Amino acid sequence: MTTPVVRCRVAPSPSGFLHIGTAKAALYNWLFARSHGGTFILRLEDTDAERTDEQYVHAMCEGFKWLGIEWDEGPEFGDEPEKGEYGPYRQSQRRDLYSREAARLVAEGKAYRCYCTKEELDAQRELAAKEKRPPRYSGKCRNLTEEEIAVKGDAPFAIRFRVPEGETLIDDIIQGPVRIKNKEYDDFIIVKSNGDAIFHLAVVVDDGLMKITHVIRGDDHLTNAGRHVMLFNALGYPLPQFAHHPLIHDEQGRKYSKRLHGANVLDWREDGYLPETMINYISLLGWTSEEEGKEFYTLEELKQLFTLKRLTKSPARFDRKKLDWLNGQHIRMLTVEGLCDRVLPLLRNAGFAVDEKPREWLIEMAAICQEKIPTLNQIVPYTDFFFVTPEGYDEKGERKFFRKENSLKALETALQCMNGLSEWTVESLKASYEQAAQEKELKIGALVNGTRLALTGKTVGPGLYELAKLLGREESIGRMQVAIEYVKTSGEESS
RNA sequence: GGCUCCAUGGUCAAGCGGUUAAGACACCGCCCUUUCACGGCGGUAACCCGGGUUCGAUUCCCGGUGGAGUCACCA
Repeated sequence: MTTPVVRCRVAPSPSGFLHIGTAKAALYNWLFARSHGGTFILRLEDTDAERTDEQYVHAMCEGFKWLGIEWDEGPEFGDEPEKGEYGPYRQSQRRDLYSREAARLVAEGKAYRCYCTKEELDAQRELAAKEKRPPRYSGKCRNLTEEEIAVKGDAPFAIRFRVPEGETLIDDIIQGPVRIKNKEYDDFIIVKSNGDAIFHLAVVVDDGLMKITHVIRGDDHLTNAGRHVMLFNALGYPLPQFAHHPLIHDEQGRKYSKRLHGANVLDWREDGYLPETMINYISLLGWTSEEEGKEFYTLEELKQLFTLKRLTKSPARFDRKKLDWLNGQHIRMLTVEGLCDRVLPLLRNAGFAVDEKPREWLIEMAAICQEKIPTLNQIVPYTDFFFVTPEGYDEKGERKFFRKENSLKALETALQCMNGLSEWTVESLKASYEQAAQEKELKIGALVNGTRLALTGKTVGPGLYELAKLLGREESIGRMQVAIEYVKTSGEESS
């Protein structure tokens, strides 16, 4: 007895971008392959030429690349050549295979030519809808004789699969056995009149020929699976194992619409989330490990632990709050250098002159924000004051720290502290502030928060001593003086 | 509408005939603290309904309800 090698695949149609749901399917396949020493294949389902575009192909692969999902076999992408022995990996390049297999089915009487026109069919469907009957193919061309076909001459025809009598069993790893009466299926078209294969034929031929052992995909394909099972049997291919996982729902509980922000996985990159967060979070949307209570997973852990047995049957809503939390966890796992590298482009983008700062300084800056920010993008409001002199002060902060009885005293005390320092360090600042607070009978908070407002214009941010240290002595003192002047003058006006 | 799938707190979820029904996020307190955040401690909050089966059902079966998916010469 030999254990068959695991071969699984993700087969997106490149019609836009990498959808979060496609990413989930890809991730599960990939993790499954990795945890079983199997092969993960990327196949592009671009049979419908009208709906594909090279830009879309690129955008989609970009999504995979960002997530770090790498395929063992797949089409050419960017500077990567096509990989694998079972190519080509684009359906548009496999037309001959489909025609050949379709012809075989026709020859064996398992499929037949249908001369009905699209218009005819549409009319029938409309009529059915009007009469509230389920829309079904009439079966008009099912039993055409040789003579009748001969009469048609070279009229265009589609090819329909002759659905057998009975019932089809989909023995699904996740859903369990699912039985569907064959009556529910029309004699569906497998080749269009223009000669192109329809999705159902293409997937089955590809899965068969590529020796796919496990078909893991969203359960929006569950009913399609019945058609596929029939096709596998008709073509004489061994049946793969099916695993239909639930879809990702939006926060309202619906299938995550393409139009929603976040449907594109790259939206999350845009919003400051780490790819490792997305991998972790998406994996959790329908899977749990044996180890109870653990939610934080690295990719390596997932590759080890992932099993189809632990997949959930019910759909999961996408929860932004939890994603934020998880992203914070992953940000904290980064090395400070790593965080710095990831954050630099964002700051540059915001127009800050980061390249004028020494690397060590930038790393320190990243370090004092690491525990604060839930998303990478938050680095901007947390550090903007380093690069831009604050214009004005937070309104609430002003009332709390500039307009109280002791405010001016606190600011002046803080300035004295700064002036009195022989060295400009976190420790010296801290010591000096603490001592002054005691001597002047000021709350340390008043001292610190007033200073924060003066230096940053805000009430929230990194630790004050750390931030002041990085801002530098001269700049800090300058900003204190400006603030003191501001409090004095505007205070006079208002009273 | 037909068919199919699903159903434990607001959300994600353990559970697999007998449990005080885990845990995480969110929320609310408290602690820590220079703010925010992190961290720590504690709290509110759930088995959709009705029938069976059983000594006993969140758990098994049936029905209902609710939600979702799918019904193309799209994939």
